[in-house]
Amino acid sequence: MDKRKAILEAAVELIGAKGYTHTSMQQIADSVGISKGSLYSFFPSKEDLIISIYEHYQQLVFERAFVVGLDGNLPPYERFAKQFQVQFEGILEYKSYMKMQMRGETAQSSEKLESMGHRMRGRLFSWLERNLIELYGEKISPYKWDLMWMTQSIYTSYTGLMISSENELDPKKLGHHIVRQIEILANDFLAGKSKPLLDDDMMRPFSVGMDREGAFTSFEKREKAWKAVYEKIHTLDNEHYFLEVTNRISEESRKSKPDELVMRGLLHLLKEEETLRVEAITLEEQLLP
Amino acid sequence: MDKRKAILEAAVELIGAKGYTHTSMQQIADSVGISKGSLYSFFPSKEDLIISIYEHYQQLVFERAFVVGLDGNLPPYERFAKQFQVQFEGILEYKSYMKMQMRGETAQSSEKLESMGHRMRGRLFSWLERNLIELYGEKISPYKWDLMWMTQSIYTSYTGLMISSENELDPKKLGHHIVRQIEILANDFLAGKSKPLLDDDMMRPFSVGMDREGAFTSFEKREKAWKAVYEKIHTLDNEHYFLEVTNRISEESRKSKPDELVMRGLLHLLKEEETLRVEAITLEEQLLP
DNA sequence: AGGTAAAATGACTAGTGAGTCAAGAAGCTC
DNA sequence: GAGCTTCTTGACTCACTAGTCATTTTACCT
Repeated sequence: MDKRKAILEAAVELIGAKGYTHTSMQQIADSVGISKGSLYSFFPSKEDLIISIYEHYQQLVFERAFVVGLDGNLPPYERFAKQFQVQFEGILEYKSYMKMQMRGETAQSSEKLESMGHRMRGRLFSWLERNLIELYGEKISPYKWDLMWMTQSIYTSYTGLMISSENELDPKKLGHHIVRQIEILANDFLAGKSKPLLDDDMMRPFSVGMDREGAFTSFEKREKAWKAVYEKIHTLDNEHYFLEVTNRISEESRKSKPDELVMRGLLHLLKEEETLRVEAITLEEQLLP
Repeated sequence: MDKRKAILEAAVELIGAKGYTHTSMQQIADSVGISKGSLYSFFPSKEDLIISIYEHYQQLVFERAFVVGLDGNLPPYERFAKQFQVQFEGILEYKSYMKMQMRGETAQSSEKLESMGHRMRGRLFSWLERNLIELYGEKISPYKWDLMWMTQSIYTSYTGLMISSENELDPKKLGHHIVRQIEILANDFLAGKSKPLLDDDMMRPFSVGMDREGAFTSFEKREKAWKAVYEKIHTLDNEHYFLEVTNRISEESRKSKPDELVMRGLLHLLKEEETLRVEAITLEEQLLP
């Protein structure tokens, strides 16, 4: 399980630097210090490897922002900015993954990867939508696509700047900056000075994605369940062991088709601990409906 | 010369759809209806082909916007919007080229292509800079990088939307939309309500590009010379012939190392026509310093 | 029609890289 | 340490493609 991670990291590094097509499985194997055959015992194909990379890193970068969104203590504006900040911090942490992501070049139109990108975009948009509505209420709806589109483009381009420039941008400042720009643009729309260009019809490819990922209230509940488990674990004696188990559950759950039996087994390990039982059951309900 | 163009178009189509690495020279040849050997008599290598594609299309899409910038009749705000509009029109016209461009995946770090992209980015930024200063004067300087960066990202992302969505966005509306958004953001900076994040130091990679492409006044002069020639040609009887000659000059001049003798010869053909002589000489001064 | 120059062809070479698998190494059990 | 299983290896196959070049086809001229 450790070597698997080492492979993912080496692959991200190489692919981020040279691109998918110009990185051979041999080079990845060499970089980890194992043989090609061994590599293929972890990942049945190059495509599977890249899919696993996305599965592994996507959440790592983005999910933390969603969790911050649930903190509830901060006022909406601050929370929105904090979420961007956390996301940018994640981006700095996983620079080479982001580099790889931004190259965008992958295997020849993999069904799986496409739907993953789709899901991811949908998630980003539904997150933005929620924040916009929290900030401005339903009256922002007619302008939401334009705002979301511009926000997404500004966000993405600053991400690009961040990972290419050695000169590090401060995530906190950047978070506030972006939210400030959104506010200006939103106010202009609300004042009726700009007309929206985009509508539901035109943005259907993106809203489909938003439905597909599941109503995002359910996503929110899942996040809460995760959070509850992690927080309770921190209060326990053998924190390390339970963290390991929970991380393993998390990993399994992120797979495109998680093994239900493995999940049940792992969750059982959590439920064994009396103090964790309630949280574990809640999590189980979210993960195995 | 016609077949060369056919190859470029077929290649753009295929590469735009499937990517550079997943498009073989054989497929391009088949698509044009010629043999691979023939293909290689036009382009000595795959890399040369892709470079030629960029050389062929880049100006086609962007230079028209620069020319509009010289029209002088429109007030700054309108002109800026019109320039975006013209650019978006170009993008619609050369959709598959833009698709190819946006994929960004090319031969393994070609020296030539990289410097071309660099030049292109620099040109975009210097164009934006000029327009911002025309609109707001020198007082916009401290905020120019943030504005340019956000503008560029919004512009690029709408471009992406345009080429992927069948549902066509109206270039005119889009042009006005973008300029309006720039205005809002600029006014917020000027009112001192937002602080800039980016500075010359951080953006050096981009400003270097701006210097390299040549002081942009000289670029402007060249554009003017072109325009004068084209306009005079429209008043002539055998318009068609002179257009062909001028287009050939334009083509040659866009090559990375234009053949000076060919240029002189072609320009001579223009100078033969008494009414065109002045314009042709001005153009020659710009093209062959 | 015959002859020559130019253009087009596609079989061929050489290199690369994904994926396989028989053989060997390492670990484990009694 | 013998006998077993599991992991690891790297040489090998197979498919693909950039680029070449001897041969054929076409075009043009007399």
